[in-house]
Amino acid sequence: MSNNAIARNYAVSRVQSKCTTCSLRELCLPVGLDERETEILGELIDHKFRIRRGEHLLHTGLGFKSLYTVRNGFFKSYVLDSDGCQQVTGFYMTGELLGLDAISSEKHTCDTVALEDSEVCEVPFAKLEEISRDIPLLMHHFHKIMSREIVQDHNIMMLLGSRKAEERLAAFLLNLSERFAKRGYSSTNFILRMTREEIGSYLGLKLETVSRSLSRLQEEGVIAINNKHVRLNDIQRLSRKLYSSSDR
Amino acid sequence: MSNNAIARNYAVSRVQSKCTTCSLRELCLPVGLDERETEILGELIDHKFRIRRGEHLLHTGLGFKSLYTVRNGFFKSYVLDSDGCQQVTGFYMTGELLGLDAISSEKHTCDTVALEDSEVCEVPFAKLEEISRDIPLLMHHFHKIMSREIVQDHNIMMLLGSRKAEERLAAFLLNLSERFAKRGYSSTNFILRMTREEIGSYLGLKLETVSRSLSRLQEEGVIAINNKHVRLNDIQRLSRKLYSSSDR
DNA sequence: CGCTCGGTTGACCCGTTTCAAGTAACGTGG
DNA sequence: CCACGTTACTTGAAACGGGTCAACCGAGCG
Repeated sequence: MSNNAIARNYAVSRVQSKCTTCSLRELCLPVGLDERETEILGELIDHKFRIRRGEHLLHTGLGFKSLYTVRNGFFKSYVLDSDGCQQVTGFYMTGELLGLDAISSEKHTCDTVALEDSEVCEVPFAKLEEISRDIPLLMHHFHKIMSREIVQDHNIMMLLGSRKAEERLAAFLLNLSERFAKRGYSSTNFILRMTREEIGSYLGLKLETVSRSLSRLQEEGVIAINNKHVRLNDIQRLSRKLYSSSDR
Repeated sequence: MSNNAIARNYAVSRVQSKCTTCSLRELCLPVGLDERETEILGELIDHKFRIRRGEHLLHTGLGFKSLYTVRNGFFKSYVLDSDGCQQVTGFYMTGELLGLDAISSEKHTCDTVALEDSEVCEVPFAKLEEISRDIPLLMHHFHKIMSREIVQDHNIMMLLGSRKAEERLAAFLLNLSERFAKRGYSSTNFILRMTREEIGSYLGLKLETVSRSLSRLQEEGVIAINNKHVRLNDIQRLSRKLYSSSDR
């Protein structure tokens, strides 16, 4: 099994590599790879980091070497513009890939901070490109991941550009819901790891507006919200919130 | 020169491939490639399309086969959401790559339409991935292009999320200015290919607000605008517009 | 136990949207 | 080439959504 060209080139170790046993295989980079390919990928992920809540994983301006996959936990990325105004560009959960923005300039363009105690796997980018030459599926999947990021950003642009506060919140909650569901958590009952201010920053709203919109959704009975804990009572009705705006 | 492994594999034709003589080499996909590599890339770009102003190059939902590079002309991409509201997601000019959003789902997620008579080169994506296995520089450059798209989207998100109308316009004009400059056109004197409505859609504003903001910038003497023709009189002052907002 | 930080709610204000009217540019067909 | 209709653009006045400021509450942490 290890007796083939690829295995020789990459000197697959006998110790079980981390990826092969990782429960995230199907969410993360190794999607669709076979055992051997996964093992090769696992070889390259040499470091696993533990990041405590509030600590930074990445800083703007930092030289780019690696991508990071969230092994567990929760992150936010944000950009600080010239006058110190912070804008959250994304929230990242288990299996998602951090640092894609840095490939173009070879410097990170966001700060990334853990919103709860978390672990990440470091993926040295040069090595990733190298082995993806031999594992076309990996290369293709990586392209899909980057493309997905672009699509997601377009969706956010859509929200920011033409949706009212309540619609943005609805979209935000539904997006979280889906992502939790995909990870085997409840799609209707979850904890918001971020503050109202961070939600607002992501959605282009002030924290007071976030608070008010959530309150209104609760009054309407569509959601129940208690501090950080949310329950989606009526996903149907929540979804309908998205379809009711003016043109722009 | 054609007598090597790569050339044999890809049967480089003797006819000069389009990329090698293309003036866009350094803006487009072949950045940094040597003659032979460029020729191989050129081999794969088998079709060149002419798109008339107002015609669509891509439709949402269309199956994904190829990327397209703008050879000359000007495009906009937009998404139509559920209730028919149109949001422009980007403007594309010479040398820029269209269709990256479609890689993830294998369907196009935007409509793309020419804002003036244009030409594009079709880049079959499967072939691009294939040859990028043999041309690591091409693969890497492609990753940079995707990453750049992500960074750009983050910048737009920033604008949409926390900037006032006039600041958005200033950022928009400066961005166009830079891109024109990079293509050898005047950075202070150019034609807006898009309507006020399209600018507004891109920037999350109504066309009237775009018009008013442009008028104000003109009153201040920072720009001169006459219909579609813009002149940036004071880039310094225009840049300073970006640094003066509240937090969010 | 008290302090701090995050969250909620109210009142007021401001910027952008909306609605409307009028003008300028453009493309088409005669 | 001109006349026409259409589309794009500008500008004003009024309405409204979200921002701002401020007070208060509640949870979590040291």
